Amino acid sequence: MGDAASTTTPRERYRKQVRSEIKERAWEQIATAGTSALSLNGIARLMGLSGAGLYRYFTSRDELLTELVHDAYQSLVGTLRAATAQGEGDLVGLGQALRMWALDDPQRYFLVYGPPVPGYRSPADIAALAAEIMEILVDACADVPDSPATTPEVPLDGPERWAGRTGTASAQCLAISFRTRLHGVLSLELSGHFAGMECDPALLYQAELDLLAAR
Amino acid sequence: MGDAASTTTPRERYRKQVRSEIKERAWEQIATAGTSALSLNGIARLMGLSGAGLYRYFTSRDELLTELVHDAYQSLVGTLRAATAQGEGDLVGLGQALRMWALDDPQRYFLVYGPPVPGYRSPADIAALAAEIMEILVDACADVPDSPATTPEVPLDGPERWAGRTGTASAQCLAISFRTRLHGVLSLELSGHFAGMECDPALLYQAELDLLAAR
DNA sequence: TGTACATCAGTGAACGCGCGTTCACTGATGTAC
DNA sequence: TGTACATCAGTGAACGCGCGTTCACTGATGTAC
Repeated sequence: MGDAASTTTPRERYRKQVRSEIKERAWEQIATAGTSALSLNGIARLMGLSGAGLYRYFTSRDELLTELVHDAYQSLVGTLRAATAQGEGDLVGLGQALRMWALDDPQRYFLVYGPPVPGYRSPADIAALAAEIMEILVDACADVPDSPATTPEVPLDGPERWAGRTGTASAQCLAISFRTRLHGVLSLELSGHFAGMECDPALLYQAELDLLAAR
Repeated sequence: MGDAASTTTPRERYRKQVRSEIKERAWEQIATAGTSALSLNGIARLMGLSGAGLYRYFTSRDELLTELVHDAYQSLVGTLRAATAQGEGDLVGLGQALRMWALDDPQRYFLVYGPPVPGYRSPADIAALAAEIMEILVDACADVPDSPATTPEVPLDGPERWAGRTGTASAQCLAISFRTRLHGVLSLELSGHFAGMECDPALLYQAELDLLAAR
């Protein structure tokens, strides 16, 4: 009825909707009590369902977790792409987008860049998404002129260096420093390790970012 | 019998010994499956005791965890102090000691600098130990001449700046960068996020460290 | 339009498991006279 | 040195809880004729 060329049946639509509500509740659990608190029974309770009912939508807790990790990566890729599309694709713009994304949901950030979830082995396609993020960074780094050594120049070993990826060695080094330096500030901030100090992590983050962009 | 001035009774000695074995097993659990896998029943099983028996030594799981966190901090303080005592108390020496300490037991590192343990509130004396670590770093930073701006200069807010601590603002800034930059490399390394890349985290770590020490 | 059938969302009970914690107890170790 | 008593390490059973997961089922929604 007006929905031209819509091949999705009502049942399919309903399924997608419930699946996404399950994931929403899952993110709430993770945000509240960490990834180890992810529980199918808990989600079911939040949704007013019986625990067994969730197995119509996810075959196991592990499958749900896998999908959450996947979504987290895709969300970050999308965020960085959106920044690029809006002309904010330079290092500073990407750095700010990364910080916003991390503050928006700290546990989601840690799912991507934090300590490994115990007992969880991420599937192969996650590596591709991780590489995609790195590519975006390397591209942005290519536009930064390299001048004084304020950033590490580390010899990349391996035959084709970066597993055959694009970008000069210098751009790759800068991209890696981007990740490690900003992660250093960000993860300590998200973990509350700046609490006692008279140091504003936002300023420190921006300062590190400016140093990277000026190289 | 030869143990002059030993006021510890055999029972006290035995208690200390069992307590420390409990903690050893606890560290094994944490190293194997993360902090959330810490379990009194599990430890008892490893030691061939009944679960209830452990309550002679720790009144709750939380008390055990608190002590582990405390020990982790003290271990790091001790490591940095030992480096200083051996004439390795400059920034490079402290950085290398920190890395060794972290690689020696990654989960112990994350207990100190990682994401907060869900549902756990660290007691007050932990803040003092954290401050002690910072003091050691600031002291080492005082010996570094400040020259070109390869390191962030962030205005420290707060009345007496660093809550009345010693050290110039510049040294404090450098100490913070020490923590964040090295943590960036180290935590990503420990989490396995360098796995896919042709980049040796040890070299990157050393390069960052050299930049900090040369400032 | 109405009837017969297939699909499928969700239920409720059950399984085995491990957890933290309490409690009344046994038996060995240490102390006082 | 020997006996009477107190201390205390460790046991075993039990409590209530929540977890992931399976299974036979009910009842509503969709499809075919």
